[in-house]
Amino acid sequence: MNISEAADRAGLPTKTIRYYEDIGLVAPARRRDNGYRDYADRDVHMLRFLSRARGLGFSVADCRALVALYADTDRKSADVKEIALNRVADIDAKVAELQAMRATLVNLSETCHGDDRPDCPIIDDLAERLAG
Amino acid sequence: MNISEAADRAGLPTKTIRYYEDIGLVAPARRRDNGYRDYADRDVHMLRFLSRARGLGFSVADCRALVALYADTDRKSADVKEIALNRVADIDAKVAELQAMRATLVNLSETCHGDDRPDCPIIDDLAERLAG
DNA sequence: CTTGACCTTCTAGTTACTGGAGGGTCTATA
DNA sequence: TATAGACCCTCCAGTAACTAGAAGGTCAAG
Repeated sequence: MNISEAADRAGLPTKTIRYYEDIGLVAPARRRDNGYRDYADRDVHMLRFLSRARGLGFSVADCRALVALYADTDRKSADVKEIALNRVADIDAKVAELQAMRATLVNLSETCHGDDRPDCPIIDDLAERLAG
Repeated sequence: MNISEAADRAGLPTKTIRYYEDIGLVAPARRRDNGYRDYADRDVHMLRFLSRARGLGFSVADCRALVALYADTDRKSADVKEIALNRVADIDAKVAELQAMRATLVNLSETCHGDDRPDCPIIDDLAERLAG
């Protein structure tokens, strides 16, 4: 099948598929006589694997490792689990950071009347004029 | 003062300060005869403003708007509040996305024994072998 | 007069794509 | 057979917000 059908089935843009090939995340596709890439079901399967892994927020580097583990029938499930748990830790750190930002923003927004007047505790806080 | 002292006081790397000047987020610094940038307290104040805004996750585009509002003594506090509340909405969307990923990952990780054996529900899920 | 810590500009790399230019190929229809 | 439109190809550039590093000028201390 052509790249656009593979893209539809995998849930990835064609550009992304070519990009994954460029960076060696997937093996180069087989080519037809006219130079068009030709995909088989197993290729689409691999692309879906990547689409899902990226959808879970795994980096391309993680995806490389996951692809290698997927291909390795002698893998240790502990190695896969470690990657997943590292990702969970990353998420937790990111969420904590975002929640802290959110709390500050909400706090400031609540004290800002939000009307036509220029007084604004948000601006004041950014400018450190509150404590000064 | 030299850029490194301004950087220390503002809590930004010198590279970032030059970058902000490059992209016009701050006005070009005054120069001394030797070509060195020369910062006054009010410049550091502006840089701290930006450092805090970026620290709250505002984009550089947001920062431009905030700087303009900061400079505008006729601003409407509603305009500032809107930017802040948009940022809160962005954060909420991002957190929700991350939490969904986290739930999936934790779910999969919990059913993965994580030992020397190759069976791994995480890999299986990515490969869609569960339903297949 | 040299050492080391500053400073300058410029280019290129980072992440993971995305858009577009310029051009070849295929298929259906007039 | 001609041609229109939908494919496909490669390559280059741009995105966000820096960051690293190279090559070189400046300054203060010993």
